[in-house]
Amino acid sequence: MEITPLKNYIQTNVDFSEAELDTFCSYFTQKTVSKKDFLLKQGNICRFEGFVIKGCFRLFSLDKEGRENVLYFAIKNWWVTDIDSFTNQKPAHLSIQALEDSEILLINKTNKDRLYTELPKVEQLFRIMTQKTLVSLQRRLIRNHSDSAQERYDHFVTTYPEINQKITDRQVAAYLGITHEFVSKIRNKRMQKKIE
Amino acid sequence: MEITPLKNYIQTNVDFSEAELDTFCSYFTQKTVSKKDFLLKQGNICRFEGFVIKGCFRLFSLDKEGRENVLYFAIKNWWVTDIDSFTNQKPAHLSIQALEDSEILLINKTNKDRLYTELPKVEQLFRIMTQKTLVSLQRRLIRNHSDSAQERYDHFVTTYPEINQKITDRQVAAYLGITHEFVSKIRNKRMQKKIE
DNA sequence: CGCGACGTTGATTTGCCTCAACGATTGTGG
DNA sequence: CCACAATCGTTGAGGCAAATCAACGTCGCG
Repeated sequence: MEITPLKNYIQTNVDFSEAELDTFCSYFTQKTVSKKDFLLKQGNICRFEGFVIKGCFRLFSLDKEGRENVLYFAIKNWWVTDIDSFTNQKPAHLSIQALEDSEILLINKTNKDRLYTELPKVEQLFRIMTQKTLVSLQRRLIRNHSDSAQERYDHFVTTYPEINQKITDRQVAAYLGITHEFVSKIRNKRMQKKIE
Repeated sequence: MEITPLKNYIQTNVDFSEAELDTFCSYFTQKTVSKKDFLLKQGNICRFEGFVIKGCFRLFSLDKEGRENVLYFAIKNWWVTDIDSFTNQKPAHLSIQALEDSEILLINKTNKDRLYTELPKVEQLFRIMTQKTLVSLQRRLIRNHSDSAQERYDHFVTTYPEINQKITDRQVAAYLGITHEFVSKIRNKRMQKKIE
């Protein structure tokens, strides 16, 4: 099992001993997910929290018009779960799908609860992680209000070049909350500017 | 000092003994804030985390065109801080201003760090709080993509009637990311529908 | 009282969407 | 391995939701 990326990730956030790292990782299992396969479907109960090793996932939800709104993409070193569904074991708002053949480490609810009691520092780890996620989501929300579609697209491709190269323009559009046709028009304007 | 609301709030989230509750609350100080006063200004370092007892606050940031984007409003039982600025003691993206004469309980960084070490359960409390906030922010982001201005306005006034009655339409507009003129037009359409 | 902030309304503009058609690329079953 | 289907990105014409700009009466407050 490929636990090195997970260990490295933890060490960037909190101070764990080698033994603690091992305990932490021992509760995870590795899973291979093929392109287009779903880890979770809207309405089902989310039984896992996942740490991506390889590949790419999208987390999205369907609105009443049947449109797919992407909450975020997850590549290596990102976590995927429907937090609300996972922590309260109730139907998920989100779907999670692989956009490439992927590898992921999973932990289930029982084992995560065990981790919380066995290693109190795990509380701190997830508090810090969640805080960081919250801050970036707050900034994204504000950007959605203050920036144009053009600016939001530019921000995305410069902030997440690695993600951008893995996904289609349609997916970027679903993330930015604009149409894929408009993304195409934005890209053309960008090309022109770069030539000028 | 009015600590009962804070104690009640904590008990809805985690299981604290009476002694733990007292320890927790002992690190807070009460402050009176007059209408229009700022608890924090964008660019300054946020020295506190606050629990609102009475009144109303807005958390907002200025964009490059000088427009005020409201992240959220806080009335009694809500928390206010610029998490990133507070935890990392760096300049704030947000400003926090009282919209009414208000009462608030504050804790500074030193004392919050003490709390984390003295009462390990505090980690859990703030992890859970942050998770809940994150979930609601995720939903709000998705709604901003899938719902019209009309629908977002309706959602706001039905979800937060208590907040709505305390603030002006201009503030609601800044929260929803639309103009105050358009809010006015939306309200008229609503009135017509209710008469029909 | 007078001033500033507020809500309202209308005319006009615009950023982005919708719908439709097209070729290019990718994926797939026979 | 190829034929065909599906999905993709592109482009254009037209439309609409919401923004902009401007003017107005009202209200609370200093």
